[in-house]
Amino acid sequence: MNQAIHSAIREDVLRRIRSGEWPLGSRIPDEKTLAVHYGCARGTVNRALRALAEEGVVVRRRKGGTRVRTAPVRQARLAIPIIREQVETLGGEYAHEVLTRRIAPPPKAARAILGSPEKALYLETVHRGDGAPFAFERRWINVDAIPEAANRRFERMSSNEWLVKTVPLSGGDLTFRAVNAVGRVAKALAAAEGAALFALERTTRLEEVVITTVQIYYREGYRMQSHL
Amino acid sequence: MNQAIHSAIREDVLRRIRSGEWPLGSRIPDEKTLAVHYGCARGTVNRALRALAEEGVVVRRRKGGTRVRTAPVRQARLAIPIIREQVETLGGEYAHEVLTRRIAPPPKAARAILGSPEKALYLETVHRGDGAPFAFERRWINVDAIPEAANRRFERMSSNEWLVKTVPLSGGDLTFRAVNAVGRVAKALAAAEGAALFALERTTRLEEVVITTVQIYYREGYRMQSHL
DNA sequence: CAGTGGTCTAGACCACTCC
DNA sequence: GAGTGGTCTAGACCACTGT
Repeated sequence: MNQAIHSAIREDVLRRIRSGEWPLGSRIPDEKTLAVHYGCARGTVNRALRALAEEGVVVRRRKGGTRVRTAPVRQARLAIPIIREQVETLGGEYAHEVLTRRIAPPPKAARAILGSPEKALYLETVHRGDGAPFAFERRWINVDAIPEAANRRFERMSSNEWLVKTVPLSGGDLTFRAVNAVGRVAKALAAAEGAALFALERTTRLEEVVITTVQIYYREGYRMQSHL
Repeated sequence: MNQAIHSAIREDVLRRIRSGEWPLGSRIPDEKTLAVHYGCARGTVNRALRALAEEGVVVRRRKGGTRVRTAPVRQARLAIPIIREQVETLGGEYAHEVLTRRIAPPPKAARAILGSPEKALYLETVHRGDGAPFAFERRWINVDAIPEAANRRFERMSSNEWLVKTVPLSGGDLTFRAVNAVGRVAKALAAAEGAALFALERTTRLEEVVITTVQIYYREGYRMQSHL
């Protein structure tokens, strides 16, 4: 059982919505009324309903009251792990190898994303689990924003991991797509030419400044899992 | 500016962490101290720190205090939209077509997921935007759990949308992967044989009962976007 | 204008867990 | 045992916004 009253209220409200007692789009009783009903303080009801609003279940408006969303938002939370942890979670021994590392003028696409620096640090890295390729990444790092990165070789700690520890709590965009394996990517992953690969593109920002942009290609058959 | 004090405190704490004033793994002052520092009630500080804990930025323990996570969780929120809305957001005119609809004994894999019913409703649907294929789905619906589904043809409203409205707020699992287009899937999407397709698998549950399991294959070049 | 949620307070008791 | 967060309360004032 949930000991906390606010948590129990949240679940009771959810139950009523699911049961059809409070249909999609309908207005539910106001906080004061519910507080009397549940025999608690208004603040406790407020906390429960605020949680449901954050989850996208209800919409709250002053004077307008609290309504069940007509199309409740289905949102999934994806944890974006460090690749080393992904490999280790699967029971493999992690290793990574930097295939390419150079400071160079970025190509047009990367240049635009990075904010048009003259030069940036380019890395190609393959991540392995028990020797077998797990993922291949191409990364551009904005050395104007993170000068320290220019002195790192990323041999002991991957750039992936170093950046997470050095530039914590940054925001960014994330894109998933499927691509056919070709050329160096196929080779690095030991994948058949043309195989369907799961790819992730991430651009990381700290206070609006782009730190790094990376494309990660996972081995054939990789699945990214989540729950609703 | 953020008017709310709890929100301002949350941002100030974030700023201190990012600036290095409170390094990863370090302990930050307790609620009472912070309340004095910010000149507010303890409850207000509590709300700010609780929010940061939910976001995965800090870890809180009674007596242990509040610490900055050593490896802050990077989590993305993915909104899982109804396909019709995806198409319409992209500016296309939505249409869908049910290619197959039958009640049949599910194959072994689907059967296990659905909880071993004798029969289930099978649907193959193609979703189009401005006439061009956008996504192709294969779905099994547990008619034991949702008997009403057996009477629906899903011609006006897609099964996708009908289920969202009929069985709101259900939970479930979600898997993303990349697959090569073959056979009927390639044909339905007018994709080249072997093209890399982004695929989504979803199993929906309500109170532990599996309602439906679906595989959705998106057209070539589809990207799923999110942000950190 | 008046109803509703948003926020804050000052205080209280409790549960956990580190020392 | 004692420090810290978790939760709850009763009340207050305010900011929106529907009527």
